[in-house]
Amino acid sequence: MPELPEVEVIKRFLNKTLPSELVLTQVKAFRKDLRYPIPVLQIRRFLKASLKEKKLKYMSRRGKALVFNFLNWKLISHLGMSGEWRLINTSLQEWMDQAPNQKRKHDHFAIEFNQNLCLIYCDPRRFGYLSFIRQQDFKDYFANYGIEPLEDNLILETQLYQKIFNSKSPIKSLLMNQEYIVGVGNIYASEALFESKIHPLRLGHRIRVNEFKKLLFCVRQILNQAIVKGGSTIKSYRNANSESGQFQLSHKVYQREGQICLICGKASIQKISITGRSTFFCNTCQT
DNA sequence: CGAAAAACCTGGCAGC
DNA sequence: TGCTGCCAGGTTTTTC
Repeated sequence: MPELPEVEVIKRFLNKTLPSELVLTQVKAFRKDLRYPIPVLQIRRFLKASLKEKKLKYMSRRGKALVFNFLNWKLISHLGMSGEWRLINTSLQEWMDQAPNQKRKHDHFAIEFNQNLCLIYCDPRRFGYLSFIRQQDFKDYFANYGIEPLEDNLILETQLYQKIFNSKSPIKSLLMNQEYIVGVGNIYASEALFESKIHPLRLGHRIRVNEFKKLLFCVRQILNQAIVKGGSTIKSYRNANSESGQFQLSHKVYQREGQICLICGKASIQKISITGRSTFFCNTCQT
């Protein structure tokens, strides 16, 4: 489900909605693992720390991962395919006692802050995961992550082009490889390649430097447009306020198989599989 | 070694 | 109304 724009929307929503003096007060896990074990014991140990330590400073994002930043610790949440956080205005105990119960079938984890605020993590497919790490381990934790598309770094961009130019994989696969560039998933890879008029099967070493620059420009443009529209909701994505995104209405190729191309008007959008993922493109516009 | 395929899960939908 | 097979926004592990 959530690619960079969806996670960014959740992050921004929480940063503007949550009060500034919020302190972690309790956590509850309704199962012991998601993709990996839920670090409940670690967090429980952290609950014994001082109020200053437990104050939530701000939310951030690294690639598709959402980060809760405390003074010396970070709670990292990857939403996998179907993860959702929803903010509720009650204490944890109150929420669990409510009848009819507000708890949903796939609510697996909850964190409680003071001021009667809870965040509930729901994830039917359980491809998401949670990690709790020390501030000083943050860099190592994300050591394999590629460049952040919404940040400028000419040196890293040059290195990225070199990697792509040395690869014989289709550009679509490279664009989705989080060790190259983070945050781009299956929807936005198709959309960005369409926008930059590059065929998704074109091999990395056939990408010229100007095309790479255009592709990076289009990736940024698409991601920013999607953020403005609140992300894409295909089936299940909701922000932490349980609202859908609207960018799916602006998709030009994704899930538009057989429909007429909005640019050339001559050909219809095709669907193929690249490394097992559905890929949409216009065979006339993209070369 | 790199690249493709399978695996991890649940739910929804088309087709019989 | 079932039942079956396939598909889904991600990532890691296994296989070729």
